[in-house]
Amino acid sequence: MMQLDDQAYARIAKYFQLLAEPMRLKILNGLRDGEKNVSELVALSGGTQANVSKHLTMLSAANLIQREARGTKAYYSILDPQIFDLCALVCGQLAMQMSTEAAANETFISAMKSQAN
Amino acid sequence: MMQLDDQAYARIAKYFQLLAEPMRLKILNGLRDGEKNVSELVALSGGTQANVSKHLTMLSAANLIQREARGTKAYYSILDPQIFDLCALVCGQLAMQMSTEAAANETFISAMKSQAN
DNA sequence: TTTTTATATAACTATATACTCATGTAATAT
DNA sequence: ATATTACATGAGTATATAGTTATATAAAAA
Repeated sequence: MMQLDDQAYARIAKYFQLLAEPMRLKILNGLRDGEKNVSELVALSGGTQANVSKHLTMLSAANLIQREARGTKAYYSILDPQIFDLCALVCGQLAMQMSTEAAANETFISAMKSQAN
Repeated sequence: MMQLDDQAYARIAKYFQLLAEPMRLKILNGLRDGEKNVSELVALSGGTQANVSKHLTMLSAANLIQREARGTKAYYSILDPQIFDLCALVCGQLAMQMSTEAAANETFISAMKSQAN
């Protein structure tokens, strides 16, 4: 078992914390196919300008995304596409859980049906 | 860009949330090499019994770990080892960030040194 | 049966954080 | 110069969550 000190756990936890928010996930997913400015992300996410801007500042401070000001606009882009691998893993995990649940439900349902006969 | 509905983002976020806590990461890491009972995890993590127990209940409810009662003891074990892939990815990411910072510091330091000449 | 051991949980507190509203700031347009 | 557009940020609020303390529960031991 790998030994990690408390500071390491804290750092890893903080990283996961960034991904533990629906709006931030939405924003990151919005940046998947390339840079977008704040207005575009606001439209895409359905959030308010202030809130989206805050999340962008957070993600930027953590170096998950990059900011580039052009004129009055600010364009953000993904810094390390590996975050999508993380999300893919979680999605796969959840998909598996859901299909397991679905299978359990099917079993349950057919059990109910046979009871009804 | 993959389209996800709000519920999907919420589920993914909740999953990351489970990993966004140092004590839970410690517990999961403690279970890496096989099942352990609560007392062992309490000793290993340095947390209180009540707190460790709560985290175990959470992880168990989310199907990240599995509980098996034996006598008066409760043994927990990892359900899907893929979580460690997630952690490994994050660790890699952070390691890279830190080395980048270290490199930046070196650049900064040598710049300072050359200034001093 | 009573006590002890191992674990779970309820009640409470403190802290973090997501959100909104209002306002600040900086670049462009008029 | 003034107005407008695009974005960032401070203040305040509401909610979620980690932690503690005390207690409940259940199996095993005495």
